[in-house]
Amino acid sequence: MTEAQAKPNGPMPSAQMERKLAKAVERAQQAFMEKNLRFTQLRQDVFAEIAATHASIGAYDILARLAEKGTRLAPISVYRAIDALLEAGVIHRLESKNAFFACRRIEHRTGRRPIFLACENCNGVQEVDSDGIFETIDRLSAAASFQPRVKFVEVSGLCDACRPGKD
Amino acid sequence: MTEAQAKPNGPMPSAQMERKLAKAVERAQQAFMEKNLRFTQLRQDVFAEIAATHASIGAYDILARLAEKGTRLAPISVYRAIDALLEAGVIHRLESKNAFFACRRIEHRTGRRPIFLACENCNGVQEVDSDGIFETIDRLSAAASFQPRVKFVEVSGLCDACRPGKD
DNA sequence: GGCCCGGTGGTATAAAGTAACGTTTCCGAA
DNA sequence: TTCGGAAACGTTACTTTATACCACCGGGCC
Ligand SMILES: [Zn+2]
Ligand SMILES: [Zn+2]
Ligand SMILES: [Zn+2]
Ligand SMILES: [Zn+2]
Repeated sequence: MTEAQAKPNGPMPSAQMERKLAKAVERAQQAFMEKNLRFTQLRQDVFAEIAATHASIGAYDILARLAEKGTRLAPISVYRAIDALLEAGVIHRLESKNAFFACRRIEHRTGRRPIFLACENCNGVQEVDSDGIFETIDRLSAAASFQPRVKFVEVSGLCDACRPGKD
Repeated sequence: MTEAQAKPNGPMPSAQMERKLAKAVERAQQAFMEKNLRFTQLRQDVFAEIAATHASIGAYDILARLAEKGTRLAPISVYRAIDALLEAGVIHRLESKNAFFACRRIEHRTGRRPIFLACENCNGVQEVDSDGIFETIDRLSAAASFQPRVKFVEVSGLCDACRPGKD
């Protein structure tokens, strides 16, 4: 997962990106406040790094990028920050890739669960409404006398921009 | 994942277990033949170890168990065998636990995809029919202009035998 | 024979994640 | 305002999971 992203998510002026990032950080701060969790400097730095990619990113990539900017950390520090961000609901974990990405749907913080569409080429992730999938899972679990705790639905493939036949 | 399994999947006479295992190995061999793949000794050994657990098991656990029996291998050898077994469709990979288990539904080898219910206590895995979930995923993907390639639906929780309130 | 190719062995290393333990920082109660 | 406990953080070392690289072997084929 060391390879660079294939596409930097289209052309976007740096200034605009900075503003978007700042907004995302602000929303994250809001989420932490609402849950009575502390949005410390470390957590903010880690979140900003994740949000800045607009894609999924591994813990050690975060580590490397922060190191480039002068913040040298131990892996465990990044993982602790990630745990807090997950708890606050401002990032999600992509199980099939051992990577993380910033949540862009505020309703996910209040229990609503999406499914993830992860592009194998650009690492971008779309979160789409599950349209009853999780209810079906609950029903199937009950039929199997299984008590579900954590559910995940992830799809790996190609996003619209990365499809062959579009250059 | 070093801890022993909580329950050895109920009482079953050793002789009967051996017979079941032999049958499973035979079915695996059949699957390899049908796909024109070689069911080598190493692959057979690795498969037998996975099938013998009746649960999910990590690559390094397989390694350790084979070592106990005198077959000392490098990790890469086990992973190569696992790759072949996955390709033949006789085992599945549990993404959320980085573990593998033997498939017990022959129809999974012909494209039909199940969902996995993985017990957090005994590591047992049930494969249940997806009841339209994958079709829903296809529909949602299409709506998002996403081209799906691999889909993961996994549930982590407690199986019937491991539920609290049943001793 | 010489060649290719899939499978294997061996060594080394990458990538992902955690344990243990002590110190600092924060925040609320006295 | 000071104190005490909990949460956050730093440091070190370690475990677990997975792959790169290269050599070799053995069977089919020319
Ligand atoms: Zn989200
Ligand atoms: Zn893409
Ligand atoms: Zn199966
Ligand atoms: Zn169980």
